[in-house]
Amino acid sequence: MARPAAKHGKRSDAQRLGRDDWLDAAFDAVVDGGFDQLRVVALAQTLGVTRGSFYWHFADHADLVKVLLARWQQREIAEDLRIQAESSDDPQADLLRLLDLALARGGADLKDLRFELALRGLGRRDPCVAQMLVEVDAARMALFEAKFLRLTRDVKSATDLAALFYLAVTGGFQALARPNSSARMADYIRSVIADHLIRRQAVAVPAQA
Amino acid sequence: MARPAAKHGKRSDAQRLGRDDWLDAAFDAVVDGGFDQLRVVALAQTLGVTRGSFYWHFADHADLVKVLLARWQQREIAEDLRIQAESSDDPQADLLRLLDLALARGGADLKDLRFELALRGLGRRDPCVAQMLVEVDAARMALFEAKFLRLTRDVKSATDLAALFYLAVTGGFQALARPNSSARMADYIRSVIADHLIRRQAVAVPAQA
DNA sequence: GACCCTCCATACACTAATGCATTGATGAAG
DNA sequence: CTTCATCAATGCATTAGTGTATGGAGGGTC
Repeated sequence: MARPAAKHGKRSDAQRLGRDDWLDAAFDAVVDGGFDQLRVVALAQTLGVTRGSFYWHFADHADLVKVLLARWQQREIAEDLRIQAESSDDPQADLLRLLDLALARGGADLKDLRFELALRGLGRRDPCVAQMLVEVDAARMALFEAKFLRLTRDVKSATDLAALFYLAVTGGFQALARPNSSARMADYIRSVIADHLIRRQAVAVPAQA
Repeated sequence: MARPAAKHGKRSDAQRLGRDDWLDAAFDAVVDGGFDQLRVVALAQTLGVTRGSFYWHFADHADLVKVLLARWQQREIAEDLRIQAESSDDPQADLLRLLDLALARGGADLKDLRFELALRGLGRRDPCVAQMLVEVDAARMALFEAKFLRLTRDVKSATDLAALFYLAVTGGFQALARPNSSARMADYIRSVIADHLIRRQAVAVPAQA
């Protein structure tokens, strides 16, 4: 319903679809429906074209998924690098910002968050996807661990806290990705993690002089 | 492949199928594949019968899902009641036992764990399922909160810790439900949660005299 | 204006899966 | 031995979805 569906090739230049249009539509479809509900026909319908277009841009359904995953991974590592660059000299503030970033994924509609959960669902069956997730998780963990290390000055507890932090955030994804998840819930999860896993550590080992 | 598939009604009495056999098969199918991959034909094949049997026991595919969910919920509240009854006078020990129970769900193959994750995936689309999960979560939270309350003697931090505990456990589900998840990983998650969310609290407020 | 490249429409073949109706086999109850 | 409920086999209609072949419209290029 998105476009007027001008019949038979009367599509104006601005309305011509590119590979990215299909990928964006696929992303949205996965967000509310998961990878198992990703249908070529459905995408074509929402884009207002027939499947003929799809099979021009992609080899087949599997190809679409492959490309979609690759794009996600690329953006993910780019995001990691961006965050790494924005490091301040206050690890506690950095961690709080990281927490906000994680819990606000995809904005108010939580698209990125829901996509990632769908992706993890896929990873439970596809070892290849699982491997990708392991790598992404490792990169994030390294990020967290570095921050906690500057906070606690102790390798063991930094590793543990980073792991616990990640566990809690991942658990928070589950809670927030529900339909009807309130903003209050997000605030509460944020405060709980912040109070017990970040601020408390700063007290235990005061910031360096 | 389970049964010899004696052709054409030659099934002996012990091999006759009941409703529960179908439900068990459906459970397994969901465990490795999710609800979207739950196919009547597939179940019939693994059970060694044709679909004709299925439509005797269930109205249709939706009916199967409905019954499967109901059975899960029943068992879940039963489990909750059982745990509640087994309360000792050492809240710290109780919490550690709860933690072990949660992380060992479904034994070594983690069936219950994977089923629950699949269920949460479904709940992201079906508000009815989501509602059921909210109730289950609330019941578990109440359980945790009661234990933490006896540990910390403070309502606010007991609530927070219970929430954080649950978040971490839920996050642990994600990590453990992966293919190739090692037992070492389970041990590590267990130790991290135990050290930072249970034992630490016991130190902060020593057990009552 | 001839040519090519991109994007899309159309039509068809194929597969998978559901839902249902009919019939058949089995064993237990009487 | 009949009757009846239970469970299973078979076949068919239907729907949904994929993949592919073919061709055509539009615009840019020389």
